Amino acid sequence: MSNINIYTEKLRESGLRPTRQRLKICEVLFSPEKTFHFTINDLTKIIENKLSEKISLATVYNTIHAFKKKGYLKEISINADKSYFDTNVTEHHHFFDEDTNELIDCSNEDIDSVNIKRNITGKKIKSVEVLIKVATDNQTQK
Amino acid sequence: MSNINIYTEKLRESGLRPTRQRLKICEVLFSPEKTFHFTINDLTKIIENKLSEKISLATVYNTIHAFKKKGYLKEISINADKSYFDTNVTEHHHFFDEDTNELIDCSNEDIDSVNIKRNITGKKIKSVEVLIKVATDNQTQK
DNA sequence: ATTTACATTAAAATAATTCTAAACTGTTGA
DNA sequence: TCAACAGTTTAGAATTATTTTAATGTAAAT
Repeated sequence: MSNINIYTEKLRESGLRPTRQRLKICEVLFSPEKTFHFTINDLTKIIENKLSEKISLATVYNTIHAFKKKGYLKEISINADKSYFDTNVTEHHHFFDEDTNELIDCSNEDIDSVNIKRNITGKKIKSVEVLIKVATDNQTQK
Repeated sequence: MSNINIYTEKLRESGLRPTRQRLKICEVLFSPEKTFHFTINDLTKIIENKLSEKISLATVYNTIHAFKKKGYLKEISINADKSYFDTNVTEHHHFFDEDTNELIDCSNEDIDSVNIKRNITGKKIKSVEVLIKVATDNQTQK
């Protein structure tokens, strides 16, 4: 895992100490080829299963929030009960499958850019995100 | 408050018993001219202040969820920490002011309809909602 | 009026997240 | 190299939001 050097560098650049725990979490989050979505719960389980080492829950929370603040992760709110994080930090839209609770990224080609004809005085648009909820035909809307 | 008869009727129609507590909550939520957004916390405070009667917190939760299930309220997720409910149950978009944590409804004229060029096999689109986060210019994005 | 099923309630339970304070560890610079 | 500092980790306690429980109350059906 020569990635460790890269992560060490990245963390240092952003003023975060490259600790053992943070490097492990980087491995889990940023080594996979594809970006993905996870909950803190998911992540904790992945860590418990894949790593020999145990990381305390408080540290997982701290780290995830530190990474979010630095812009390495994005938080996505779909429903009240679950908070998802996304390793894809570019501005993009989502499908949410209500049957499976699965979150699916939209590529830019999937949706035409949204045309907003109103603006809020004194405010600047920081982000525009579309959430498309889908379900099997017979399903009732949540 | 002749509205009470209307609420009584509506509740009965939807298979909900028109109890004293539910009617009070209806008054608070559905009498105002304009639709509005609230958190459970907000609502509890409004009830405590405006009503002579105290309604237990569990009942407020029960009632709000019952109303949501019946389609009289909509839940809106903006960020993990706060869960908002909306008395406007039509499909519509929102501005979210990151400075004030205020949620602002978009009318249909404010945004052109979103053009989705992809679909998920076997799934039907249940809703399409846009969330536009705004803040004062110098503000960093959340 | 009685019964029955649904509602309300306070209090306890649960779940998610944050705080605390002590122990630990990168990093800096002597 | 090593001491010292500041930032980090940790277990467990605390907090907050929400749900459950079980007893009591009440609307509606008989």
